[in-house]
Amino acid sequence: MKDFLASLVPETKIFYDLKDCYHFLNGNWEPAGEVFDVKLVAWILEPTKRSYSLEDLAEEYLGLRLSSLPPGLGAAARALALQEFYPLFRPELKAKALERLYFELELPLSKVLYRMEKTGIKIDVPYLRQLAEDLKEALKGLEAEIFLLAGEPFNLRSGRALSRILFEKLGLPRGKKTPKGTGFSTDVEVLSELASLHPLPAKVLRYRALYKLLSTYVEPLPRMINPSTGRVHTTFHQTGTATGRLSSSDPNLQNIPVKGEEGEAIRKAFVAEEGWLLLSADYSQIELRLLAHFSGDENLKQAFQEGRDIHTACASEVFGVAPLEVTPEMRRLAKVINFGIAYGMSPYGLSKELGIDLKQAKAFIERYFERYPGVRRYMEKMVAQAREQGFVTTLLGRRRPIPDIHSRERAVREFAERTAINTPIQGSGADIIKLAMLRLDQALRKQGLRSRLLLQVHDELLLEVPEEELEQTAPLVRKVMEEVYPLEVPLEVHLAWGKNWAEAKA
DNA sequence: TTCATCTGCGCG
DNA sequence: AAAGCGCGCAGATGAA
Ligand SMILES: Nc1ccn([C@H]2C[C@H](O)[C@@H](COP(=O)(O)OP(=O)(O)OP(=O)(O)O)O2)c(=O)n1
Ligand SMILES: [Mg+2]
Ligand SMILES: [Mg+2]
Repeated sequence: MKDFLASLVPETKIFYDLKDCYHFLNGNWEPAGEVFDVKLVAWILEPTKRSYSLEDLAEEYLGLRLSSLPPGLGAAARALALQEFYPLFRPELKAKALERLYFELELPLSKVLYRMEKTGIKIDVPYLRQLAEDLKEALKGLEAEIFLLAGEPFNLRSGRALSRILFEKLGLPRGKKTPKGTGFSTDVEVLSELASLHPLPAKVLRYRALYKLLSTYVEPLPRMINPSTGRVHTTFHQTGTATGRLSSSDPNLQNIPVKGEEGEAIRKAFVAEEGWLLLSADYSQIELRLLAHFSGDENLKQAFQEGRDIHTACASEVFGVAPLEVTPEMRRLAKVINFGIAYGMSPYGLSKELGIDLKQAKAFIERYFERYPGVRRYMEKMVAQAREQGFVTTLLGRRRPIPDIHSRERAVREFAERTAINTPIQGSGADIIKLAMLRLDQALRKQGLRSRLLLQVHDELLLEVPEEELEQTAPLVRKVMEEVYPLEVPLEVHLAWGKNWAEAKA
């Protein structure tokens, strides 16, 4: 602490979590001069830490135990400690060439995220209450059927209790162990296998799916409404991931169901204000385009220059139907295959995913790499880069350390290799949409529009738009997102709108 | 009650 | 032995 005064740079304001500060001060305040957000910078410098709490950062970087100070000194000590990070972090930002990422992207983005959180999104509560009743009704019926098939009632949300019924009472074959090896797994993969031997597993799967929707979405969402705004306000975490993506919590609005009728039913509960519309803008095949850009694969590049849809083509091939006959479920599986193979899925994993044998899966993967030879070269290049430099980087220079790339434990090392392959792509996707959010925020303001950003779902932006602004906002959103950072291949955005999030998807 | 860990599963 | 990556949440379980 002795050179505390020397470290105080007059033109620089030092904060810990500026987005939170905006909330405290209600947004009508703007710091002047150079702004240094210790939490945000710590994450940019090293995005793989467990915690970015001031306590943990102070202990690691300053050797200070803030928590063991006498009570009452806490706030003052925190404020003083904060200053100490500047002389440590500021040079490192420059040394790692992360100044522009911080000053021109992440820092201004924090204000945009603040506004999105403050705005919130409207929920149709009576609709959800009805949906809850319907789900409970269906669950009750399923529960009765399950107990009848089991010959006794049991806690069917307990894996252990379910194990006893399936593997001991009914004598069905045990499959794999649970990840920590403490018991036998009853996950969807195992139960699907068992479904051909006994009617019970399928009922349990159906029960689990409906219970998940009820307990995770339909019941909690109305309780999360802020009474003073009548809307749900998520928190976007800007320092929450190792790749550069955002995360969302309390509630998480980045994992709202989308599959099947039930998913659609839940999305109908996210509605626009009267006189407004929800406008969704989702990048088309975003990470495949980034893969084309980074790998330079001629086939992949040409496909995108010709406006083709790789997911649909893959689905058409796998299911042996014409592209026009590809359903949303088929295309969804194709995504898993396309990204799975690109990110290191083994023949074993692919065989499980497609329900084919190992040999066929192996052949499928070989065909994939024959078709897109640049993809394999990209994978090898990222692994080599991680080995040589100890980290990998994204489009805008964001970097993730990959220390385990040198592990002598094969499983650990191979996990690190797949991480090295995935992070530049996933992280660049994050770079692109974050930049688009900034530009869009500016553009909406400049054009004097009331249209506003509500949510970011990794490669999708959800806006709320006054009906009369749709004509102007929709093309603006498309232009900003598609042109935000030109690549070797064009970026395309799928736009959809409606009174609710289900309509704004079609 | 609260907390951590495990399992499972929703989304991108 | 393990065999796409990235998240957050709910319930069960066991301990404080
Ligand atoms: N199983 C999945 C699904 C998605 N993603 C990543 C890669 C996708 O590019 C990105 C965005 O997901 P989308 O569902 O929007 O998929 P795409 O953008 O690829 O396709 P679409 O044209 O349907 O938007 O998330 C992934 O890694 N694994
Ligand atoms: Mg997309
Ligand atoms: Mg998407």
